[in-house]
Amino acid sequence: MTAAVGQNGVRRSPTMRDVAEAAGVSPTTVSFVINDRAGVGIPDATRSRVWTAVKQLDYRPNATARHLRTRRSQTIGFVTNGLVDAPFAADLILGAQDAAWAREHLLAIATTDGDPRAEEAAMETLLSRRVDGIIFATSSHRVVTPPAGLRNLPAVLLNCVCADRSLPSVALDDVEDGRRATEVLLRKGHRRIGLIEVVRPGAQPTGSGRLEGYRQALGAFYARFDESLVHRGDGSAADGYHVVRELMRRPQPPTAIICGTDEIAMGVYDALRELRLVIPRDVAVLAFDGRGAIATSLRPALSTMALPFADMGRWAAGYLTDHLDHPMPLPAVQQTIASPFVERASV
Amino acid sequence: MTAAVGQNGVRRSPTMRDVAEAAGVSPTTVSFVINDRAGVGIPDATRSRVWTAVKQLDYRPNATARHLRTRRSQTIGFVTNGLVDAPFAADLILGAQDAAWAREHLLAIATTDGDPRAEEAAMETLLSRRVDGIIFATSSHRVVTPPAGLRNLPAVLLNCVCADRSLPSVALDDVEDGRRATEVLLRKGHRRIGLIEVVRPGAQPTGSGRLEGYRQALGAFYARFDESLVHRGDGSAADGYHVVRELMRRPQPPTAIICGTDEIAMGVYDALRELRLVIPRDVAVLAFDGRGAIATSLRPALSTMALPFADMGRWAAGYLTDHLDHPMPLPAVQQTIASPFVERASV
DNA sequence: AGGGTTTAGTCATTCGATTTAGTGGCACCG
DNA sequence: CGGTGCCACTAAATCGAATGACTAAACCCT
Repeated sequence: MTAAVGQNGVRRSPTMRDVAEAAGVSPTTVSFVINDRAGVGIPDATRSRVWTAVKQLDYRPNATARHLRTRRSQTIGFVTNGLVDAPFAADLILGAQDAAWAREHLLAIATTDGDPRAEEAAMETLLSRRVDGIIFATSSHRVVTPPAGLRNLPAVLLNCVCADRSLPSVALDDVEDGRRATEVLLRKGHRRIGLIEVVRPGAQPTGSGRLEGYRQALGAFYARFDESLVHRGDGSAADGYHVVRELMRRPQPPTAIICGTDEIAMGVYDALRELRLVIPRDVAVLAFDGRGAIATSLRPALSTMALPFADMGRWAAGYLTDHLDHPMPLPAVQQTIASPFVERASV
Repeated sequence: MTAAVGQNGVRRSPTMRDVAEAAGVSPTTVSFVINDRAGVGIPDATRSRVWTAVKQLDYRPNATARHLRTRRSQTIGFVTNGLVDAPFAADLILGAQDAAWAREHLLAIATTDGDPRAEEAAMETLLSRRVDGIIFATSSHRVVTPPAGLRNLPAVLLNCVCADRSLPSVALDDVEDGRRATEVLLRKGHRRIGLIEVVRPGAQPTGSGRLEGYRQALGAFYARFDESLVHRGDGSAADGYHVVRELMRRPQPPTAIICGTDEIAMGVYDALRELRLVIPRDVAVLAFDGRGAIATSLRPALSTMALPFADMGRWAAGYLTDHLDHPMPLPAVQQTIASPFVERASV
């Protein structure tokens, strides 16, 4: 409890030297004891003298000084463009944070709103802080040209890949997701399945990847692919609503619908309700979603493919911390994580 | 581009000394130029020599060394229990991150799942890193007994207050929110207004605060307070659904309903639809919500009181950075931020 | 020319740890 | 009895920047 007092009388946090004096040993010994350094024999009597002094002074090693000496900041940078637009993007951060914290690393987050100049500034700040590695994340799955600085230190791409696949990355397995979502419905006997996907500039892989998986699944079940059942929109509820009204007016309407987002599903539910169609009896609905909030609040509860954003974040931080000592071109693993199917009541 | 080379041939990032040699000046001068130190006269010729060397060597000051010397880590700690349960809690972080970043501070996030031992460990880690200040946040508005460590350095409570109000804090203005939500409906002529609030152990202030505001508003408009129109539940859609079915069966059903969460509103919409009641013609609906995702996806779009979590986070980080140099008991401002009304189509 | 002031810097110390190289003392061995 | 090895430590250098104390040279004024 007794903090050391400087010559000006100001309370100063105790240093290793203070502990050393209190324990009657040298600072070196204190360092050895505190870090439990292997290969140096220090008798238990001395160790406990040191620990007693540590407790008594309420000593806490100064991480900054340690980082300077060891050239390790125990910090990993997290650069990302716009979290604003994507609600689930927060899960990428939370997952990475979780894994980093478990490995005694801090996550230094830098948000850049996508502007290259801001991105440059963010990299500058992180490099200045001598982060041990960097996670570069995007709010939607896409191909990016990451800042050049990433090649000089351990780095992982999160929710994106680079054109030449030269950096390790972790992303959604869109094709697999699309296939598995479709298979869930095919197994229940559905053969005419609507697909309402998000196609925004810059968000290509997800929409088209899932479509590809959708076709593969249909093929595997010898079901006909009908282009007119596929709609590409902006991912909004309004979009889902209008598409379904149009879709169900057809001579041969679909018996199931896959929604690219849970917002789309909300619109789909509204449209089906207005048409007096009962979910899942008349039409089954399946959606991709980030968090369960919407899915569990709909009636009947919405079955979803749960996008594994938190797991992706965890993977990125885990891979990075595991390879901080690896010689520089890191193995460019291209990891994908498929979305688990969460069965509720809409299928 | 030419990085300095150590005696073992390993590429080492350049230091101030390297820059000094390249520019033909002393490290001190480099420091003066880089920090644009006031009061020392250095001619432009020398300055540009230094900057040229900086660019040429791709020099970047080592923040760790600087922090050690200046005893400032330019980092603020963010301690929080469970982000897991509360989706909007992420906005508290994002807001704080935003403000901290703008002021050249890093946010060191420590998640603690509420366990006091984990909380202690989190504090330990942050203090070890010599954070300049700490934000202590909870996922729901409540009264807390914060870790003792908070009294020794600048700290702000976020989304909570301490019993004796001795620490600065920023939180929701529940009473005001409740009053204003009710007034919105009263002004539209509603006099029988249902209130479905969340009452969970530990989340007292919000539910009961809004109820208090609700009563005040009714009083101000000379409307009768009817206890039977108030329901306390768990905040789920199912809760909203069942309450409304029961409520509308009454001889004198409410003409408007206030929902504590947007999930409740989803259940309310479903129940009203089943009862063939049209929103807002037959019944108006108003909810409190974190993000707009659900509100804009409902039909008709849900009018809400938008909970200002990001702003609260921003305020906390802003207040903290503005008071880092303040002598220690910080002015214990108890800031509240009211939720703005976002008019959509349900009222 | 001499004294004072300004200009344009430099030197050496400091922040608080880690780490390399080394040292005094003791036991043991031949 | 001298040498060797081990034990239990310590001294001093180092990480990279910031900074208080100084100083050499130039300039100004009388």
